[in-house]
Amino acid sequence: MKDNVQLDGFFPYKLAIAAEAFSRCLMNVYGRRYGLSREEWRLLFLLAGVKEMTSLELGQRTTLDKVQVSRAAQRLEEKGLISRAIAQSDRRLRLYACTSTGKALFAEILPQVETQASDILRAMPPPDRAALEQGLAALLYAIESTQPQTTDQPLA
Amino acid sequence: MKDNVQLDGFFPYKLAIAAEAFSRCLMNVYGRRYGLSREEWRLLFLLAGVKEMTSLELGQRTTLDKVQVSRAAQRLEEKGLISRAIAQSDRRLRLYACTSTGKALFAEILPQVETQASDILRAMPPPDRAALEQGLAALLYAIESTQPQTTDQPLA
DNA sequence: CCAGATTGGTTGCAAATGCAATGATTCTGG
DNA sequence: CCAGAATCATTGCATTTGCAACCAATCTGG
Repeated sequence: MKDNVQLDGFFPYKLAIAAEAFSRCLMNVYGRRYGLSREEWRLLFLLAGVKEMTSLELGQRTTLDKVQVSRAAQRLEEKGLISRAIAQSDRRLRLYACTSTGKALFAEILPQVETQASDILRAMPPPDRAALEQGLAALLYAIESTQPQTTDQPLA
Repeated sequence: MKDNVQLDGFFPYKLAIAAEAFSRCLMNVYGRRYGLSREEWRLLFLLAGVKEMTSLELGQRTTLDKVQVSRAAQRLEEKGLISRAIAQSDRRLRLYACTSTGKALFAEILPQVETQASDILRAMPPPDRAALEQGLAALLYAIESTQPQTTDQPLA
């Protein structure tokens, strides 16, 4: 019998596990405590720091396809956190902007998320942390250059 | 206004993006071509290399909660890839095992997944790859030691 | 030995998701 | 300038998911 390629040591598995676990920790703050989904949080994150952003750009920068963007934005709008308008330059596109309510909420949540994240990262020896940053950047680049990159399903 | 913590540079974001993109590439082979979900694939992966495994251990090693394990196992059983039995030692537990059909399918899929994965990894400079391995291991350890670890939602 | 607490698995239901189809707007070639 | 192709967003529908309730088996203290 072919030797058991231990799942524990299988790279893709470790990556997925780490990312899921990390994500879950963060979701505990913006999700469990503020009722935002991961997609909503990402959109809010992007929109909070800018006056406005087009739906297309939004999708490209979140690895979310257009349906996900559309629906997450719809929910954020219902909650009064962002506004949605038709872009005058190209009326197929939507122009999203963070409302003051949204910015306020974001300003309230972000520090807590950062705290949670750095609680974990500070538990790592600095060299390991640097290695992770470096390796992650290289991985992102490798995926980008290796994979065909379909029109939807953007990468980053 | 507080400086815009660029999402692109935000560590949790990079981790999530990379993991999602990587996972999607792999899912293209076991998912799109063989109709397995991520959870089914993981269970099959674990079970293929061992005679049998209890539901509890299965859950602990997959970051899947009991509902996910139960449902994924149910689907795998319907497909004839694994068998499910009540554990005689503790009749609350289930004892899963990979059928020969399941092992054959796994043997067919695994090389393809490995190829896809190494296509990406080989595109990385070896030092970066090593850094990623190292950083990832440290991250997993940091999460494990930092986070409370609820009874369900196991980590690894 | 028994009643209540615990642990593990499944199920029901509401919400979320993926995918294909649709509608609206813009672009292209002739 | 116009007809067909292309691009975006949205919607409908079937499937999946998450959460809580539930059932079954085991454990605990008295």
